[in-house]
Amino acid sequence: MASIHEVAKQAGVSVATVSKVINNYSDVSSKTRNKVNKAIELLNYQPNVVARSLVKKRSWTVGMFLLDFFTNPFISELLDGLRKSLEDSSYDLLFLSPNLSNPDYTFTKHCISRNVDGVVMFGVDRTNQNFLDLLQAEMPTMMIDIDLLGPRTGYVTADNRRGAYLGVQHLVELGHKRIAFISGDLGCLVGQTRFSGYQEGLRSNELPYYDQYVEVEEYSIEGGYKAMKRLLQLSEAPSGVICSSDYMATGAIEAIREIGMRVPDHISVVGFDNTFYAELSMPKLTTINQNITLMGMKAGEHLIRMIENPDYSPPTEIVPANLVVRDSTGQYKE
Amino acid sequence: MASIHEVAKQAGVSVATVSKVINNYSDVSSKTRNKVNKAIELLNYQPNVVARSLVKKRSWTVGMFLLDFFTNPFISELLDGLRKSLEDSSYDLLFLSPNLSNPDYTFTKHCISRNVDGVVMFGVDRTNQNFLDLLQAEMPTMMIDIDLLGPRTGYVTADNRRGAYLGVQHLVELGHKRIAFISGDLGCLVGQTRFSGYQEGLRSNELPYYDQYVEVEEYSIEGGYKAMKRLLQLSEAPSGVICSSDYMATGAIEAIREIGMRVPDHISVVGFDNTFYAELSMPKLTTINQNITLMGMKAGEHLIRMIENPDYSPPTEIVPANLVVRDSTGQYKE
DNA sequence: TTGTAAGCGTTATCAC
DNA sequence: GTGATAACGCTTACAA
Repeated sequence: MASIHEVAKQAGVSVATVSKVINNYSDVSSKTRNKVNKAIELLNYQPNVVARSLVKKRSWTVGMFLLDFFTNPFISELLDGLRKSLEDSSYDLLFLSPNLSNPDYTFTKHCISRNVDGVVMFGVDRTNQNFLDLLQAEMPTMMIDIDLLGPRTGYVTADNRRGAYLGVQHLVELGHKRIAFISGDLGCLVGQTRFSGYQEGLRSNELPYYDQYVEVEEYSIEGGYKAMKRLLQLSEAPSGVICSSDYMATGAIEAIREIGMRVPDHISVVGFDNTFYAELSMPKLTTINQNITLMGMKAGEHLIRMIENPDYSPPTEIVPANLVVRDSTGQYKE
Repeated sequence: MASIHEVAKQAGVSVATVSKVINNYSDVSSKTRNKVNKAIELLNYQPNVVARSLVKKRSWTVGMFLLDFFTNPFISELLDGLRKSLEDSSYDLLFLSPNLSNPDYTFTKHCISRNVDGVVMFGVDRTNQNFLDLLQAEMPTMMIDIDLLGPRTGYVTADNRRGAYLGVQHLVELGHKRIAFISGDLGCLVGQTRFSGYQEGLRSNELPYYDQYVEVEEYSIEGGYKAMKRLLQLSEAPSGVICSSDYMATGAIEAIREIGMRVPDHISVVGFDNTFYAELSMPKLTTINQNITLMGMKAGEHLIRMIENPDYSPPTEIVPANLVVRDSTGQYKE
């Protein structure tokens, strides 16, 4: 590929002038500009981003560490949103492969050596040393669902409190009174806020809170299945249950079916996330929509703002959640 | 972050020597090596990949253009495989954001300006100009499901012929005789080979081929639904149907249910792909396993081989397919 | 075994 | 308006 030197030679000007044309400087005559543009066209020239990065100390690249799988629906939706925002700003997205065999490896070093302009992070707990390093290095970072703030660190999360609240409200309106909650890890932001939303929902409907109606499990089909199994053994089993992910809801439904009951005829199940999978499941899941794609977009937008404007103070964005009613919930029948 | 100069100063040697230590040259005394390593440790130094790229003309980066969504299960599984192979070789994966607003934009230019070492491509048809440019530019490229070969271009695909064949065989063994095929675009490699596998399956079981048992549609739920609708209107509707994706199978099942029939009691449905979704669907799908993750891994492995060894001739890798029997197919009953 | 210096393709400063 | 030239952080002849 032609370099700036060849363009300069072809156009009969200096490299400095070519650079000015490329970067739209005003102090270049339209005559020279034309000559240069013609040469660029002719040589099919494209500036070398690597060389540019070296001098500008910017790479127009956002980094990401994927500690989970692309097949995780939450992640793939998030990425679709993130990608959208990056495309709009012409940033490329770099998936950094962690070199775990090297004991000295750190995320921060990797980011710096790659010269990424910013990072999007999620799926690790907030005490992870890699996060704290990044925060300290003042690398522009947007966290997803991790309430960590720093001079160059912001986060986006969903309105999980309200989401859970809406789930309870929905079940109450359908006549349910024994409403259980299958939670993920209560130590994390997401777990905590959903739990408090659940409690608030009960309270505002003057329903009593029972410890045995709360089960903590992994955010998986298996987790939902195990939790529901336990709930079904209660002397007074719940007639409605809020799960903390769509996968959990699927597991719960499986457990319910296994003992010969039907969803939603005997028990109503509410999912969480509204991943694309909620609509493919049978029955289609009533679920709390987190707007995951929007979360990803917002993360990207804020990150780019932070990168391009050092004065932009790291935001806390809480994306609204709403309830999507489908077929896994129904009227309470005794 | 410290540069190589600061390390050199700290260690009391020249930058050339530091470079030699970093790159494991043998002609450096262990004494100097120690000094340098100590300085590296002390300053928490990490070589700048950007600067290195500039001189080496290599970036340890593989590029990708995503023309579809991360939420597409086929794609996310492919990416999980690709990522695995890149991690093993410490390459990072760059998602290139196509700048469609710029009329001069081309994939090739983007790759070159970013100095990516190679590219993985899929999801576009083989006449796409971007592909041909890349091929001509002799950029190491692995195609997925696109049979395009060049001096630096290879591809990986699944054994779709055998896959479709196995699907027919399975239905025949269950006693089915009226077996339909819901195909994707017959102009593409994948569509063609599956179709020929279907025909071969019929032939080797001495079953007649009927044009009206073949429907062409998009690889979506909607597509499967529409195709199945048409098949159900036939005077002699099929008792078994091979779909060209798991999503199509879901759509077909929906259409079957809609007229009050059940899967697999009345009609057996075979999916294609064996994405993670096949197991979540109800009923769980009998499907042809493409080993998508393996395809992704193989693409990555071959690409890296091509990059690191100019003599490695671009491969054609056909990943074996097999049948996974679950609950959407059953014995034929009149 | 070590160091000097040119060069990778840009941008930016400062003369002209 | 335009052009030399140093600099970005590294690798690599080649000289010492």
